[in-house]
Amino acid sequence: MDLVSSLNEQQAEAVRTTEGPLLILAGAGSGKTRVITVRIAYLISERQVPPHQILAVTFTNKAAGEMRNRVANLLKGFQLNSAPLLATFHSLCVRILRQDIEKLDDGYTRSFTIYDTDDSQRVLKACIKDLGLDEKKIVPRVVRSVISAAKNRGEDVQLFTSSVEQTDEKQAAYAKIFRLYEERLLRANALDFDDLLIKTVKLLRVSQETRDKYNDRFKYILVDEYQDTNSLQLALITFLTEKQQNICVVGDDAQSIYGFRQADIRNILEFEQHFPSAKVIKLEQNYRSTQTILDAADAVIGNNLNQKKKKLWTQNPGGERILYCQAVDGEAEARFVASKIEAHRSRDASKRIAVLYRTNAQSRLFEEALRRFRIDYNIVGGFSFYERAEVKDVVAYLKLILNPDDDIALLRVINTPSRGIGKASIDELQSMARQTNGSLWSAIGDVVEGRSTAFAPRAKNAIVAFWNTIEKLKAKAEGFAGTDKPVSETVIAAIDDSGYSQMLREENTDEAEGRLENLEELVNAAADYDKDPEGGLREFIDHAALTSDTDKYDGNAGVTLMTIHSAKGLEFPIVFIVGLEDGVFPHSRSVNNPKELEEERRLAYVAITRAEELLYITHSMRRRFYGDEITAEPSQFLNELPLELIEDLSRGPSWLSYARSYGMGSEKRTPVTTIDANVHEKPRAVYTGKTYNSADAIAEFFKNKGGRASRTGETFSRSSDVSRPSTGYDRLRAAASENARTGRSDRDDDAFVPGSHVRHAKYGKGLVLRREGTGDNVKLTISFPGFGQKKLIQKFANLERA
DNA sequence: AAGTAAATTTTTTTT
DNA sequence: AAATTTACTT
Repeated sequence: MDLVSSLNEQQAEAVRTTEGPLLILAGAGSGKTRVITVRIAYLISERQVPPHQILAVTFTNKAAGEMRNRVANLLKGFQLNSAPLLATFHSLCVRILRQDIEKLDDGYTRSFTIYDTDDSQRVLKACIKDLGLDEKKIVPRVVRSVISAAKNRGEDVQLFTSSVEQTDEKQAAYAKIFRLYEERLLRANALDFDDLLIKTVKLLRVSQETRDKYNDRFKYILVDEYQDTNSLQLALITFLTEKQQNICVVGDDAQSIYGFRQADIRNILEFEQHFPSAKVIKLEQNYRSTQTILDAADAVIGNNLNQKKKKLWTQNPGGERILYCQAVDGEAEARFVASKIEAHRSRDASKRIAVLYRTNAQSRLFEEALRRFRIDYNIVGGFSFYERAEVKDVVAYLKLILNPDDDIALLRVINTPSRGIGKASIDELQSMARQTNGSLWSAIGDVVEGRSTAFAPRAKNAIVAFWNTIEKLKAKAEGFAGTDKPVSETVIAAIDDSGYSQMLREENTDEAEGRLENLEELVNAAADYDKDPEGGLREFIDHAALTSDTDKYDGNAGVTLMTIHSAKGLEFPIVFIVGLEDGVFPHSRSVNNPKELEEERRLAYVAITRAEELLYITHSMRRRFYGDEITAEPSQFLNELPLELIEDLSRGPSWLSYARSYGMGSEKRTPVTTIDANVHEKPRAVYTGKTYNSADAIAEFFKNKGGRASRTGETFSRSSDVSRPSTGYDRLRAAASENARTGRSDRDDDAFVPGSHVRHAKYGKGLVLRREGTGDNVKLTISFPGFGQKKLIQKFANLERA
């Protein structure tokens, strides 16, 4: 078998370069996964590397599973006596910690519990309450993200506390909560997601013995999606590869979309500094998409200032134009998408289709429309199976079997199903636990053994009954060990003996019926661990904690709905990118931060490059938001697409027809200078997507206006001849805003108050959103259709009422 | 203590 | 608009 013969020159080189540090810069669709899997197979079959010495790290279980399958396929017919380890960062850490965490000697034991985001947040909520802080001002969710960010920067409590501005009341409170949170986690023998990495890195740092052990175990290490690694992950890799330096990382800086999780794009940009003597191989031939799709992706990403230059090319045909639709509202957008999907499916049902959106909340409308069209779909994300209340409840019983000190698990189920232990009893137990600095379970033990007089007979009986339930469950689980169904029988016992199934049956509703079915699913999932010699109850629970919803993506599904983040690494013949609206995509929380806006743009790049043959983009003019309907403006990313690549399927006039008559029309009369002509070879309309949203930039622009025309000034100074858009789009917009707008226009020409409509020489008509400052310093935030939000100084902006 | 009504919050993105 | 949390009632 010749593994490398099917690869192009660069790919083959990447496979053959097995020794020393190697960075593979792999553009979208350049056969990255193929290179990784062939490389693993090559190491085993050509270089006689024992499989267990190979470690490949990914971010999702799904990616790991996919690689496992492909490697198995490549090595079919080989007799192997071990397997390469294909793991996520988190599952790798759990593996290491389950063996060696006690070497840290910091109180944690090998039977530690994993707390997911929800569990962490519950702990934090309790911490905030117990510290007597105002829950209105200190939001658990925010505290969690602050602490998580600190942890991912590599800061512990001490470091965080000293780095915090002590005079800042909130920051000081966060530090206090952080400290208490860590204490509570330790007492419960629990680690949160971030701790899994932190503890592993710490272990490798302090224990030469452990470091040697894993260096000797893993002689060849591969890391996928390297652009998404953070400093902790870099530290982990650095320690693991200390001896051999056989580290191969694969990534694409243009697809870095996890900055919010502290992913540091510098890891990939500075790989050669971190690993001297590193070799770099670029994969630039795209095998996935049509030229049209690549041109569109390239044009959008070209607006980012921070990027490594690379030129993706393809031998694929040009393909069809990008299909575009502007809908009147979210429902119409979903209807358009569903009807197009229906048409495609009836023509050729083998073509997989994806609907990609920025936020999970957008899925609902598309689900409803697809159901109405009777189209089967698969949805990824949102509410994960393991996040369902009934599943988490039963898993909590299982967690208590292995670690009764897990307070969060205990609180979850102490009165579910209700067994007469109410708020008052729980409060009492918690104060007992606080006094002895023990867990709730130890407090319950005190009650059972009569060391507490705080409870009335009825309450005491209820607590004893709960204690009995858990103790019996523990005994039963031990009894199942050694049988042929240790895990699934234990799960069944947890469901039945806890009274949970009885509770659901008595409810006698369709909803309860569905919950029972979910629990049956849980038993099925557990059964997989019965067969596996390496799988026990512990592994099953870990799996439940570390399995994201992205992992259950069904690669064979005809229609899949998911966020763009979840879609990374996937490809589809037909892709719909929906909700291309200002504030939705790019997200409103990112528009005012240039760094985050660039990340949004990379997200757009990822979305576009998922498409193989056909790409649809849609947006709607109105959208429901927190219950009320608002006017939605076209995304600035639309302006960054080459208009000639787009075909308009909108009913009636649209942003595109508006943009065309405006941009193309003026182009005929005067050649248009593009702002970043070096990036785009083709002449483009004045819609360069360049934003002038800082006060300085605006002032600069208007200064240029009167004098010598600079390149940017030139683009702008021509705008007077297009200041009266008379297209249908304008009328359409006017009609729409008539109904939609909540503000009022002012009778005074000078008062551009929020809600009023204005006209700007360059941007045309817009809606005033915010007004700040007084006198000459009045700044207005205005949303312009097709340009997004702009912050303008009223004095310079030369606005008219519209 | 449990069920219901009222009030409040929620929309980034994920291991 | 929907979901979650809190606050009243029995």
